Amino acid sequence: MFGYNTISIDQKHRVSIPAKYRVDFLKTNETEIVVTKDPQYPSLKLYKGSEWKIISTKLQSLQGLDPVVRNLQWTILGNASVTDFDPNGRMLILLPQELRNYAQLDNKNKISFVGMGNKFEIWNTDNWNLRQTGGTLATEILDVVLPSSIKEMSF
Amino acid sequence: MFGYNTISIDQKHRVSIPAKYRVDFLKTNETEIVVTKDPQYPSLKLYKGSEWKIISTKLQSLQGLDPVVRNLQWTILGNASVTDFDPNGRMLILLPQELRNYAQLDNKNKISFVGMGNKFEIWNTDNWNLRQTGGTLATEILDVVLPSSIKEMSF
DNA sequence: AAATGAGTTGGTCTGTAAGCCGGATTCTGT
DNA sequence: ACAGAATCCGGCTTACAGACCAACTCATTT
Repeated sequence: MFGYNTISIDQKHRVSIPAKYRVDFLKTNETEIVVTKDPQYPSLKLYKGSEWKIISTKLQSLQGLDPVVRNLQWTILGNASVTDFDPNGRMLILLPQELRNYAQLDNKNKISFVGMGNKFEIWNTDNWNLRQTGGTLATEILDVVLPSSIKEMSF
Repeated sequence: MFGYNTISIDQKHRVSIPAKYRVDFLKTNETEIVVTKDPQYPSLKLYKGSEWKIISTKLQSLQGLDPVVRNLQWTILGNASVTDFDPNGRMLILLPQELRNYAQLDNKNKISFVGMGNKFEIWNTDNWNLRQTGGTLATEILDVVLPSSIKEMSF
């Protein structure tokens, strides 16, 4: 599913996934959704359960003594938050503190939800233009240092 | 199981494993958990009993003439602390002094618990934040010195 | 304008983390 | 060797976060 939406976080830090995406999830018999950090930008990534299985398995299989690899594993695996779908169709997910910090979502009540096919992103609306301009310094460094085995992977 | 949690150590140096991870352990019929030093960073690693069997076997099989290898064996095997699960479901593990020292957990009451799938890590929260923002020189050096037979192993 | 469906908020309730307390065991000093 | 002290360990209790349930409001469509 594609598209840009503005959705809201309530005081309990809950976010409800827009209905049109939900339909897409149900079509493919997904039962869970996973939220984690985007390693490149101050934003969050949402994966369908099935997508997540692939990605996390790949990442775990990478050998862990390389500091760059470990860093990636920490960021992506170490911050993942798995949520099952609401039985009555609704889809409310709770964003953990650490993730809210990372994506700078605190003290906000409106955030950006971006559909990218299999993957979805959650942004602080103010940061969204980072995507356009090229991101943080960390991104550039990461890009240079990253082993090609990882560069080829899709997050 | 994945995710980042802040948990507390009590005055008796006990740590209780968050429930969602516990569930995961029970699902795979694990009966014990092993805590040991992380050879690279001032932090601790938790393994499921089954995972630990594999890792320790691998490590023992390495020939001990290389001083780097012996060092690794000492750090990982020599400090392992095995704990059985609480029969009534609770999962309180006691962190031995040596391990607390190593991970710089004394005089702290909050620590970081990081789930990485099969493995789990325990960090002094202050150090964890450092890891996120950058690396230490020691890590890079370790990476150069390490024989490739070890680099290929995953801890 | 009414009805249906989606988004949002609020309340309740359960499971759990963490503190507390008391008994046991080890350690120390005389 | 014995008594007192200090540390260790298990059970119990409680405050609170998160899951669940439900209602209300807003929007959209016919």
